[in-house]
Formats: sequence, structure tokens, C-alpha cells
Amino acid sequence: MDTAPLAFSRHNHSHCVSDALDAATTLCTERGARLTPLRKQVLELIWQSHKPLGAYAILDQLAAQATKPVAPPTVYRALDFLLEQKLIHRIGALNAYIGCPHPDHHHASHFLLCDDCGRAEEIHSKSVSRSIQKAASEAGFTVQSQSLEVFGLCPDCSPQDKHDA
Amino acid sequence: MDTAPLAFSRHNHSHCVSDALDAATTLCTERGARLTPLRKQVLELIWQSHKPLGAYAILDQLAAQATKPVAPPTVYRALDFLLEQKLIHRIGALNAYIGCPHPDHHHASHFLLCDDCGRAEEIHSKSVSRSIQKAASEAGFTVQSQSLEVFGLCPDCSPQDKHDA
DNA sequence: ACGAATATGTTATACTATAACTATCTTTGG
DNA sequence: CCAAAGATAGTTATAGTATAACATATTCGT
Ligand SMILES: [Zn+2]
Ligand SMILES: [Zn+2]
Ligand SMILES: [Zn+2]
Ligand SMILES: [Zn+2]
Repeated sequence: MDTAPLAFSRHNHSHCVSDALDAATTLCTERGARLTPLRKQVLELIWQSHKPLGAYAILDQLAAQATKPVAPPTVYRALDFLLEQKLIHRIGALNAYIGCPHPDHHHASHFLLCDDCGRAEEIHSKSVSRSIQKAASEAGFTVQSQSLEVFGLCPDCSPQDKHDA
Repeated sequence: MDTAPLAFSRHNHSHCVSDALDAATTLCTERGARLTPLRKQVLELIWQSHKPLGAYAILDQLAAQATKPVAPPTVYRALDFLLEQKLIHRIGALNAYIGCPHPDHHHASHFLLCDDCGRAEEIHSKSVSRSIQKAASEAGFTVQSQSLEVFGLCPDCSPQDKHDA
């Protein structure tokens, strides 16, 4: 099914990129937000893989593509825009950024992060969301945003890997 | 009950500090780890409140207490030790550190963080842990560590605050 | 075209964390 | 007790992440 997690599976990644860029274009148009060439370029760089990308890695690649030198604020402002539009998520433990595969509906930032290959997969578990919401409510806490970063080994990098053992 | 969350409630905080320092002393002794004066001093600084404390805030306070200037590695090495011993947790979204109230049993880092007052409360919900573990397993992912950072408003800072309305 | 608002460029700086080397302290075996 | 080995702490320098402040350029509605 096409809603299955992709990051840890073999897949045609060019579809991820084009889907993400198309969705971003549509959403920004709907919202009256301006997905400028620079912002789109940064989004595309982030989507080049399923590995969270640091701001300065983005900067280096921008600089390599551009003729003029690129300064940090250029990157951070684009990242701020993409974060505001929920087109990307920030992985706090890595100081890095990754594309959101479902930017059309707002949701918490829940990720599985492979310590070995570095890939990240966003998870959307009702059970996880509900249990977190419930735990917060019981503490009298009003949730505004949440970030879950689960580190470990993805199926490909697990020792008991079954996919070609 | 004495296992109830404290950070967001009125409580005698000196007990938090003494309990934490006592527990740390006991655990380090059991483990053959050396809770040196410097490390204990850093732990006590972190426990001065339930607000996550940044490394350079710790540094400034250390410097204020000491006669000699204090350099970053001094602080970061103490933090590394305390993290290894699970006496503190790191809050990735804030680049800050907070004391663990239950260092005797290993557990994931799950926090409620108030956007208004800055206080953090560690939560220990079986339901949250289980649902996360389940979601990871279903993705074929082997969990090694996890960090949950829930931002919002604590009971004291919520508009519909009932505690003295 | 005009002014307001938004976006980008530019320079400097703040904040967070680690590398590499030296010195001191602690433990342990002789 | 002493010396060697290992762990802890001091010191200096630098790497990595992010923002402030101000100038310029572009876009949008009128
Ligand atoms: Zn892909
Ligand atoms: Zn997402
Ligand atoms: Zn307390
Ligand atoms: Zn804890």
C-alpha cells in the first residue's frame, strides 16, 4: 500500500521527491504562502534522501549550486519558512531537518532514527499520539506540540535482518 | 503519594535536591563510578530548579562559585558523566539538561515542558512506552533509546487554571 | 507607478560543543 | 611506601549551530 513506511524499504525515491514538491506547491498556493525558488531548492535538498540534513550541509550544497556565496541566514530563513508550513520537521537530537511526507495534515513529529544508516522514518501511530495526549491530560498539561525521537536500528541494519539472511 | 509528579505542584524542593544527591551518591558507589565534588556540584546546580539548564548557564554559576575561571570542557565532561550514569537527561529541543528523579531504573526520556514557566516534568507512562515500542516493532525497528518532548502549558500556566480560579 | 509588505543579501556575533594537549589526582601492584 | 597506570580536571583553541541587525531587492495591492 502506498501509505506504508518507505524510508527503510527499497523504493523509487524520485517519487518521494516529486510528491513532496508537488504537495508543497499545492499547499502553499492554498495557503497564500510563497514557496519561492530558494525555499523550493532547500526543500528539494532536504528531500534528496531520508536522512536528516544539517543546516550547514544544506548551506554547502546551496553554495555549490550557486554562483554567489551563501550565508547562514539564507538557509535558516528558508528552514523557518518550511517549518512554519510544516513541510519539514526538525530532529532536535541531531540538529537536523527532514522532509514531512504528509504535510497536508498537521501532526506531531514522531520519528524512528537509525543509528547505523542514519535514515529516519516518520511514524503516525494513533496509539502513540493518544497515549501521549492521555498522559499529558492526566498531568493537567495542555499539549501544543510534541517531538518523539526513537533511536535504534532499522530493519536493514538490524543484526537479525531477515530481508536477505 | 510520593511518586506523584512534583515539578508542576507546590512542594518542598529541598527534598528533591537532597533526594537526588543521595540517590546519586548511592548509585555511583554501587556502580564503582566516581561522583567527584565537581560532578556533584554540577548535579546540584542542575537540581536547583525543575527548569532544564543550559551548559553555559551551569558554567556561569560554576565560575561564580569558584575562584578560578571555568572552561566549557569542565562542564561538558561533568554532563557526560551524569548522562552516562543516567542521573540527568538532555532536552534536545532546548539544548539543556535536567535532573532525573528516578535514576535507579533505566528508562526513556519523556518530558512535559511548559512553554510559559519553563518547568519540565518527567513522565513515566507504561502506556506511552508500550505504544512506542509497539509502533517501532511493527516497523521492524529495534529501539535503543528514545526521547519524547511534549511542549505546551502546565497546569499552573493554563488559562483555564483550576487551582485557584 | 507608488508605497507597503515580504523576501533576500550581508556582516557580525552569539550560543553550543568538542579536540588536543597538559597537569593533577587516585588506584593498584610491587 | 613508591612507581606505574588510569582516571579526572585544567587549558587553549577551534568546530558546529543559530540569530541579530541592517541594507537591498522583489512582490503585491492600489
Ligand atoms: Zn524516498
Ligand atoms: Zn510529518
Ligand atoms: Zn522540586
Ligand atoms: Zn529520568
